[in-house]
Amino acid sequence: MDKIFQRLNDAQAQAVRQIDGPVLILAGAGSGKTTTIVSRLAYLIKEVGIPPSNTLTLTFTNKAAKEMRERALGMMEDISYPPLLCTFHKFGLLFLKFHIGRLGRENNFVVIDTDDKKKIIKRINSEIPTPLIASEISRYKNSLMTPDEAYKQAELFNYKQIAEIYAEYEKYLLENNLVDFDDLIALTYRLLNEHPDLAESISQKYQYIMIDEYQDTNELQLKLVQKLCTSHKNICVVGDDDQSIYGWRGAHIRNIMEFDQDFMGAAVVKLQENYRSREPILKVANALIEHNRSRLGKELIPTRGDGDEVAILNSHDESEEARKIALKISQLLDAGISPNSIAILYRVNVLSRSIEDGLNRAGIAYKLVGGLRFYDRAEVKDLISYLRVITNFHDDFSFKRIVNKPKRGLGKASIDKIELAAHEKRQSLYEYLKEVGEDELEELVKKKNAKTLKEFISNIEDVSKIAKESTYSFIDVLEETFHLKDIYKGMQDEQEKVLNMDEFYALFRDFIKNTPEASLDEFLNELTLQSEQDQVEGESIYMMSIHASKGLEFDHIFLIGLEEGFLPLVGDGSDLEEERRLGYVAFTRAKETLTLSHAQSRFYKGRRSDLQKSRFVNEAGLCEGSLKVEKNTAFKKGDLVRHKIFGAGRVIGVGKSGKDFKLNINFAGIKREILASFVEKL
DNA sequence: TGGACTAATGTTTTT
DNA sequence: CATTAGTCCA
Repeated sequence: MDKIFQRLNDAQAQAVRQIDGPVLILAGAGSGKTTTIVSRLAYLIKEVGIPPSNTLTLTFTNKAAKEMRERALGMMEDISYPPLLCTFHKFGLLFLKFHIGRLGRENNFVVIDTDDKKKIIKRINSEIPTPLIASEISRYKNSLMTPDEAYKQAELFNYKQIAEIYAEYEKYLLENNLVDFDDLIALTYRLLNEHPDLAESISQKYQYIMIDEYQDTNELQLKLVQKLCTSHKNICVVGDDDQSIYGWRGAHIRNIMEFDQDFMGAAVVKLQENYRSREPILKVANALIEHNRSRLGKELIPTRGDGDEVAILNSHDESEEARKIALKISQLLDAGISPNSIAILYRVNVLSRSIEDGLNRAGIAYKLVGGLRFYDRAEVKDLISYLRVITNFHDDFSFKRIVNKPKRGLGKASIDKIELAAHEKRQSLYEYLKEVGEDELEELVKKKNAKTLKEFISNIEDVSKIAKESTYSFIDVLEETFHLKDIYKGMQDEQEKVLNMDEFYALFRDFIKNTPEASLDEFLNELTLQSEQDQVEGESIYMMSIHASKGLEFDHIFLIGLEEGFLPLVGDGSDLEEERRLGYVAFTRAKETLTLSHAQSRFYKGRRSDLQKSRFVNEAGLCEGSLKVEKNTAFKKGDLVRHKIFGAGRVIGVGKSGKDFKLNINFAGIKREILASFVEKL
């Protein structure tokens, strides 16, 4: 008991003890959110005696789930089986594996990723831009709209067309037994909604539910959560309205704002004590976020004591900015500070370029976070496509991706012909090619290509047999049979690609070793849900977007591009309050020092434009005057100062006016009262 | 089939 | 500027 509570402050302890009924834990940045969730879980299981299998904890990212799982298990070594702690999507996957039968579908479905989705759409439609359709379909699914309903409510012709594409897309998924990311949630909800007995039993099973990062949930996720709470109201959500930065992709900040209306009688616990940042950083963060109107209202209370003032760098352009930052970082590194305690943040990824130049020139190693993800790399996707074809002969997309990799002289023309023929026979490409006679095939394509195709199919057949017998050695056979590493032969980044392929092979072996009974398609579904591997800890500083920095912390933060147009970023659909929250998230990543940088001009989108310092700098209480006042023992009687209009003068008295100092100044015999922020010291 | 050239177009990103 | 998607010809 003591073990759980000895590390918690009063608010955290209250949040842990409050187990019955709806609870909203408003956890400020750096307030020990994860500790609280994990402690609450340990309390439920070890003290209250709730069986682990009756709890459910949902997160958004695998990384968060993993961290929590590890910490939770660390707090309860002696339990028989672990509590379910996973992402929303993983939960959906598990649920569908058990219950998708009620929708008349087989449970050997395959989860497709965004890339596959786009390819399917592209095949159906050629006029409307694929990304638009993809996001519209996602929107429809998240508002539980069927293609028919989407068609009915569409007013513009374009949207009627999109609804039709949506219908065909759904048909395709059904025919091939595929499921996209949105389906994992939407179908789960549908099942629970259409089958009250299911909702009843699942909510009986999961008596105590916790949701992390609740400010990032969307409308559908709220509905799903409500279904999970059919027979009880033991729902505890944890989040921070001030850190809601995913509105643009459907996160519904109102879910956290109006939690008490969705779940009547909710208890609210605010975690406001901050264990991360020095006082000046929190002061600035608090001042900034206070300018938002729609917020529940909370403040970060410092516990780590005073520290360096927040610094501002003002540069002429981006190259000067880069030089200044490189210099500052060199100084930190020279002082023996560890590189990976330093991060440079920006709102827009392109801003990293100039900084990269500066760092390269200064010989500072850096790591760019959030580039292309491991599983999104072409070479890894190629391997995955091979595996997919091997497990699922119906997967035409993967088939087309690999049929000419390595190059076998099979171009679009030949494949198109085969596709047409296969379609007529209502067969997948693979099935068609397997069953078609060689003579018939030679009528379609060149003799040489026919031979190549037949050989390709028989190779897949062989490898597939081996996959069923011995998963472990199969990956070597795959490489030997198809010479996959040759795909990138002669390319300039061949080495890197081969390295990634080897890493993938290693990952595969690892998976098989850990779960020998797992099948290939289980491996693939797991992969689709997996995001970036944990970054390898290296000896370099980090650079990333503000979005990518959420949830992380660094001793020293450099936030660049604090200019109107960049932060706040303006564009259509931009939301000033969300931009401000982004500023707040960026500020609160810093533990020891925070440096804000703005430039008077930047080269962007092929042109140089003049820029104004971001309003957020002033809102954070960092107008130039206030900086002086802060540091200021500076203004005292007898100091020489200069005023923009009145010119030089001498201070003859110092008084206080609000946050600023009121100076009595003698300008060439004329005495005036001037606020300190309007003069500079000579 | 695939390399080379041209035109358009620019947030933030997880599953 | 830099990336990407689409088009054209050897």
